[in-house]
This record gives sequence, C-alpha cells and structure tokens, in this order.
Amino acid sequence: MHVRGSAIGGNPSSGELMRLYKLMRRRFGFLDWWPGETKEEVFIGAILTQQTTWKNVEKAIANLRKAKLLSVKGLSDADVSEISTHIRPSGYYRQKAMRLKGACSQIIKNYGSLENLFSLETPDLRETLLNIKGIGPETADSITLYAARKPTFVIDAYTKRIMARAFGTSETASYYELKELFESSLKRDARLYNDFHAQFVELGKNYCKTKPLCADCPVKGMCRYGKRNGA
DNA sequence: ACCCAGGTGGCCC
DNA sequence: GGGCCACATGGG
Repeated sequence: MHVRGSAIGGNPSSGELMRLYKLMRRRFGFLDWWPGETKEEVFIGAILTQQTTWKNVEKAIANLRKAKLLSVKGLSDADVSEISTHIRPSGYYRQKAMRLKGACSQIIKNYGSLENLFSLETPDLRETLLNIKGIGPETADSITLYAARKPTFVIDAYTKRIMARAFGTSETASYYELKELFESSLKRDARLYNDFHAQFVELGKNYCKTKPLCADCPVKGMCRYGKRNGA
C-alpha cells in the first residue's frame, strides 16, 4: 500500500490539527508570540531558553540588559567569563556563554548584523543558523519564525507531548517528522505558525505537563489522555 | 530529596 | 539515523 508521509502514527488531518489549534486559541486568545522587545533580544532569548524555564531566562536577560550586553554586537565583543556571570540563572551558563559569544561573533563577522543575516531566504537562513554551534533545529526554527518572522514550524517538547496525547503520534517521532506533518498540512503562514506553537507552549506550561492537569484543559475533549483519566 | 524545565553537541554503533 | 551522556540553575 502506498503510504504518504512518515510512520509516526496518529496521522491527524489538517482539519483535526486546526480543530486542536482553535480549542487552544479559544482559551488563550491570539498570542502573537515571543516575550522579547527586539529581534536581538528574541535571538538571545532563544538560545538562553534551551532546556530551562522562561522565568530563569528573564533573570539572565535582565542581567545582560543592565550590563549593556543585550545585543549581538555587545556579546560578540564581551568576555565569555563576563557573559557567564550574567546568564548564570539560565543554567548551563558556561556552555551557553561560549556558544552565545561564538554565535554572535560569527554573525557580526559574516553578515555585519543580525538584520543582514535575516535578509536571507527562509531555507538559507535556517541552514545558516543550524551551522552555528549552539543552535540546533528548534532554536534555528524559533529564531527564523519569531525573530526573523519567516514561516518555518517550530517543534518542541510540548508539541511532541501534546500531539502524542491528542492524536497518538509516536512519543519517539523525530523533530523533522513532526515538522513535516505540520508544514505539509497547514497553509505556509508565519502568523499561523507563530500562534500555533505559542498555543502549544501555553497549553504545555499550564495543562499538558509531564504530570498533566486535565481538569479544565481546553483540549480535553479531543485528548486520549484526559479521557483515559476521566478528568 | 527528588523530578522537571520551550535542547545541543560529541561520541558511538 | 538513533541512543546515551554532560551541561546547571531554580521551582515544585
């Protein structure tokens, strides 16, 4: 039999994906996301938030701002040791300090500014970001979507978990299998991609955690997990 | 005292 | 391509 796409299970239609999206949006409102004032702040925050809570990232960003280091140029010129003291609350601070400086230096050297880098076409921008040490698939997509505002779908731990619970997709589905599912199902629209992922994070933080809070979950009607637990 | 959080790169098979 | 590990603070 001919099979379309990868075998990640669930195989939700685009209509079902949109239904999930609308349930979340009805509860949380249109989010038009990323907590950050400027593109540079979003870029820096995207790296700092790897495997940490946003609360901790806010402290790190506040420290960088106070030290006048909340910019790509500033970080490219700063000492790794100084950066690391400011970003300590965000965790993995020695590693992130090195990678932050490395990434910023590379961008200044090769493009002059973040804005110039962002003038690349979406796939080129994504590839260029992926070739920077410290920027993996999720961070590259986050920067492309939320800082450069170009249409690429972001997958994260919440997305994986919510999709598994709502549609029965595989817990071990790869990043690109899930990304492909969304991008082949939805209209290629940065506004939609932006808000869809933002809704996932909102649902993940408040309801669909490792230990889920199914009572009052906006998506419980179409979630296997919630039904199984009669919440 | 545990477990978890909006990942990534290095190393191995 | 995938499995395993180090990386680290702060909150529940």
